[in-house]
Amino acid sequence: MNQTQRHEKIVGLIKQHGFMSIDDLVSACEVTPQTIRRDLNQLAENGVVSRYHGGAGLNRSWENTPYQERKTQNSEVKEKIAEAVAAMIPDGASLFINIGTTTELIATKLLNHKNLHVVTNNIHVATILSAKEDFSVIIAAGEVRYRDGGIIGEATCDFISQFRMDYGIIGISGISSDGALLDFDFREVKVSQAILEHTQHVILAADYSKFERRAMVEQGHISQVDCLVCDKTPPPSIVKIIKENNITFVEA
Amino acid sequence: MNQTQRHEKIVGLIKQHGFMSIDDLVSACEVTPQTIRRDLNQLAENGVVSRYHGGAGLNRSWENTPYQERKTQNSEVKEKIAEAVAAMIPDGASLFINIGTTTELIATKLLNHKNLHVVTNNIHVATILSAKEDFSVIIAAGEVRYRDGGIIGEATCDFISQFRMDYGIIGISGISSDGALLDFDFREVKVSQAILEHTQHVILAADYSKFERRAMVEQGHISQVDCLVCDKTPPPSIVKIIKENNITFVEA
DNA sequence: CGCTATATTTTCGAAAACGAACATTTGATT
DNA sequence: AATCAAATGTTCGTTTTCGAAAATATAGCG
Repeated sequence: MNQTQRHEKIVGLIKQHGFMSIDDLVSACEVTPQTIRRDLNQLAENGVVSRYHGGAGLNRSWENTPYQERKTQNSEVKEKIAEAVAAMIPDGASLFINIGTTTELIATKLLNHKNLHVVTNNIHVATILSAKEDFSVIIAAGEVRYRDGGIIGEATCDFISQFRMDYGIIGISGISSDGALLDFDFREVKVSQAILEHTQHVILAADYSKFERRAMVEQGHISQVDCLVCDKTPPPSIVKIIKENNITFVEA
Repeated sequence: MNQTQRHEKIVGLIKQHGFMSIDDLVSACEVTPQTIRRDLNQLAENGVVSRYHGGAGLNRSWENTPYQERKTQNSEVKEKIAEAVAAMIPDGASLFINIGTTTELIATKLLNHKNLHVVTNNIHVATILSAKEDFSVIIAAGEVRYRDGGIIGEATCDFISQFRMDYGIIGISGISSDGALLDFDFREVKVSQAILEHTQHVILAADYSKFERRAMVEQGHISQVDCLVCDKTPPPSIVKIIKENNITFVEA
């Protein structure tokens, strides 16, 4: 095995395991620790891997795609919201889960449930939940949006309209002061509308920052929602709408 | 932040990044290196993470789910096959990619291509390829099989039948000596048949072990394939069929 | 064959990380 | 307020890893 082959092997192993110690790589490649060090340093110089004391791991900059980065924002707040939402879902329920980093987090919190039937247009949610043998996970068809793994388009709506589920878990890009639910992509809006229409209990997961964000496309109105989960009490105008429409408010 | 919270945070960070150095965790948690060491050692004792000199990474045993394990089998052979297949696909092509660990590997090898249009029923392929902005990735609808992320069922077939692609890349569970293509799940077979029927050039990626494996469901016949990519020359009976049907054989 | 360039191992002092022991803080209980 | 236990910070000697440099092996070439 020459140097190039070894480098490829090392990169492969690191990608596979996330991290490889010098010792591990020594056994895997059957060369001296010093050689491995030289290899790792070279690979680290080229930005392929990240060098650590004792081994090397995946390069940080690779993971920090815009999407992954966004995923870590507000993680503490979102985690609480996600847990609160997950707690509302009983075992054996059927539910829609749509696009959004918050909804993905909710998916991870649902892994301790049993026998859930899930329909989603979020490829990451599908991946997360398909790890459970007792779940049935159904994914909608359509084009996969590169930045967040969302599946959108007409085919997606048609597909979703075939179902009628117990719960619909939706995230949102923004909520205006008059209670309009806003998003950036009209194709995503179509999908969310389809979910709203085919669900018995709609749960909207939104951290407080959503009340301060503007987005272009109107997706619906908060009155269509049965339950709002948020980290703080929403602005007064929203609270008023919530009361008028008998929406359950859960503060995570 | 108390110990439990910190532990959760640490595990989360490690899962997210694959590896975290002591220093990184010190900055993230704002405690002493020694505390982080204690935390990591505790977590490692409980088998949650793997301790390394300088930090901690994902626990090896967690990754080795049956699926992940299978994924690493024959990796060298499969990798060569995957590279050979990827080399056959021109930029800008449209292609089907179906279920299978080999086809997933092919997907990773396609990441250096440009402007591909991909339709797939493999959730992992979709995830891999959706990372590229210039690809259009379309995923079929249907139930997600928990063990390998494959999407199968009638809806999947219907969806696939809407397309007509340049290339179809298919894997297979087994090939009998009379050239029959075999699989274990009849629903998957339906999908593969749909792909075969709506593709101009069918590429079958199969390592030699497939010629020795039995499977229950007949999916089609090798004569329907335009190109076979394998690591070795197939058994004589298959070679004969290949020649009779003018199938291109590529030895990776 | 000898020469040269590259890759690898060997060696060794410096730097980093480690864990044990002890001091300090925190938080709960009485 | 006093007390105790658990968690965290501090210190320091030990172990591990690091990287530079020298020695050895390998391959290509005239």
